[in-house]
Amino acid sequence: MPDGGLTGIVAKQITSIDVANLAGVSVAAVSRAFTPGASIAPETKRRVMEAAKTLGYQPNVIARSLNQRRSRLIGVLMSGWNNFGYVDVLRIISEQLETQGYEVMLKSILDREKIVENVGQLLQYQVAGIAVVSEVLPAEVTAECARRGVPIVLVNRIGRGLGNSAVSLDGLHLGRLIADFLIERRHKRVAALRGRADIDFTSDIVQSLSDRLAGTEDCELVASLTDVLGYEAGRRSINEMIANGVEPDAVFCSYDDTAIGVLDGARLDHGLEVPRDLSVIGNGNRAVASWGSHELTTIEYPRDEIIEQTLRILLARLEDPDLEPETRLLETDFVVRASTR
Amino acid sequence: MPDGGLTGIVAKQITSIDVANLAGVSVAAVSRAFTPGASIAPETKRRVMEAAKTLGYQPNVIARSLNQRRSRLIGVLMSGWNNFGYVDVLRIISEQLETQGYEVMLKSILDREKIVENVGQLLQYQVAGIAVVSEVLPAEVTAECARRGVPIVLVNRIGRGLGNSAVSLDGLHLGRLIADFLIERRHKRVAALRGRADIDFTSDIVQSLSDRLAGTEDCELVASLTDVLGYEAGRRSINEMIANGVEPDAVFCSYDDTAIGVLDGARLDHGLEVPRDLSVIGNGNRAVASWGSHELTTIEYPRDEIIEQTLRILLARLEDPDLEPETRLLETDFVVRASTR
DNA sequence: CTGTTAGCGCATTCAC
DNA sequence: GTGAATGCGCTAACAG
Repeated sequence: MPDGGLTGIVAKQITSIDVANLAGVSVAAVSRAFTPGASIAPETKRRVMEAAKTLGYQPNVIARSLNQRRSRLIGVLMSGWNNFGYVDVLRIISEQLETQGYEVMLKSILDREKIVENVGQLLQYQVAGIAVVSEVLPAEVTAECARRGVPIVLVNRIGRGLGNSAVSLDGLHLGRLIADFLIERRHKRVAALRGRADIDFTSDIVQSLSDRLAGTEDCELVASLTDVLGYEAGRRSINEMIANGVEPDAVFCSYDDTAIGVLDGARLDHGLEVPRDLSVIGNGNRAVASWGSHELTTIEYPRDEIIEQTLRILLARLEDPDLEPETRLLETDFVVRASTR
Repeated sequence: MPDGGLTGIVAKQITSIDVANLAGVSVAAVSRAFTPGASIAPETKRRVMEAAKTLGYQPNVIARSLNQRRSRLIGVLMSGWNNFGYVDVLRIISEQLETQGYEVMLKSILDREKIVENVGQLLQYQVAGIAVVSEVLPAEVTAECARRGVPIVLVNRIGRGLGNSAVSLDGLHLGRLIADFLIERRHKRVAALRGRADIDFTSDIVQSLSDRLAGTEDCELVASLTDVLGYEAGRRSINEMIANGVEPDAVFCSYDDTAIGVLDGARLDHGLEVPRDLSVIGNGNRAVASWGSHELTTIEYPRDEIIEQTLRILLARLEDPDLEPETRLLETDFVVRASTR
């Protein structure tokens, strides 16, 4: 072997000292060359940069973070992986943060019991801030982060009374919108299907939908089911309702996939005609909702606005940790297609 | 204001010195208490942990990384966000790495021109390894990482001759499988639709499919189109083929959504009957493929095996950076449903 | 088993 | 505008 014992010897880390030596300056000069706006002569900077280039030097961000006692890491806690809309939020947030010079440390929320631990690990890495996608944080965690001056923003959840910032949809407003839409089109028997019962947004929808319908003469909420999430669950659910004689003439689903399951269940399993016999409303306006075989009426998810507000709130608190928590509830609207009369 | 000038004062960082003082031990003892397997008396450890708990101490991983000259950060470069299968890969890889004590630094590949820069930023954070989902890296980048002893694994891409490890599907094998499937069912005119032309996996499929069909008497590849990705593109594509008189009796699509677009185009726009007039094959076995209104025959994506091999290759090289790069091509198979005869 | 010491790579004083 | 010195919080090596 030509390279004998050298096999696997990893190149020694190149530090600012190496660059300083080659450029014939001090390490401080190297540091200044890599610090935007630092006080350094153009010629010195040029020589440093040249030396850095020939050596392939990259500043060690870890050392810098330790020294400055702050990092440019943002922790992102992610739930809701089965929702393309939320994954988009993750993607775009990470892309946008990158343009602001931040890096994303991603953590998947496997188990809600472990959130405390998850946040603890993020804090060990001295993250500058935390974004949480579709989950809420225990109050103790929020308090600990506040104590450390690490801002938190919840996305797609509110976390009422927990003391964090949040960006989500206004479920109460949306519930009224759905009620009016159905009443106007002369529906009489409305069913609402959603996933986890503890999600503030969908709870709000069903609550205000229910309230609004209670004020009418002849339109009622005939079913309000939870733990119905996804295509199979939706298809099973409409089958069970029909079998049990519930027979709704309109179904609102908290998720487009569920709604398409209801659509297929009604059509394929019972020969119902949509929307003549049954109107179906989804939520999220995922790509599938627009496909020719579904043509689902659904609720728009204002993704870009959600992201914009999230970043605004987060970045502002990264600048000034003293800002109070802020909750922003966005209004959205229908995308009407062929699944409703 | 009761708290006067103290508003916004952030709690001072709690360090191992604070804990050592409270517990009446040295900082080294604190370090040992938090180092699994370190040589420390149980009683000492107990006192340290107690002090740490009352102070709310968390070790500063940044300082540890600097000291040890290695981090437990893994960079994940992500492309293919529009593919649920690949997003699952991201999710599970991050979850699994976490159980191994690693953290994921996520970077989205916005622009392939910027990959060099992206990897550079990861290296500044002293990542221990890099996983790349559905993209290839320039040879220079691979070389630089090799020089530093930072292992790279490509997922869903091969990157032939670039010197990295990779886990992907065996496209050549799959092309033969598809050819045999179609020949056996007496198809005569096959079309293949895929997205980006430079993806090694789908190129391999079409290549070997084409080769195999060329060896038959009466079955030919009548069209091989690129840049056809997604529902709309698939629907448009089948319309154009029919308008141009190509009239395939079987279409393979590199992506399930594309295939469903073809399905809807054939049925809704041309009144064709599937599979009598046209067989459609997708790829990925996404959830939509199984839905009642589509019933798409497709290629299984062996997600768990992909992830398993990726982690095996990556973790082994994290332990021993001297290991040679390894490429693993997995074989997969059909999920036959109602869209093929 | 434990404490003392040194140093990881950098940014920031402070003199000059 | 520049260099020397200091310390961020921690772990590793050593001596006890």
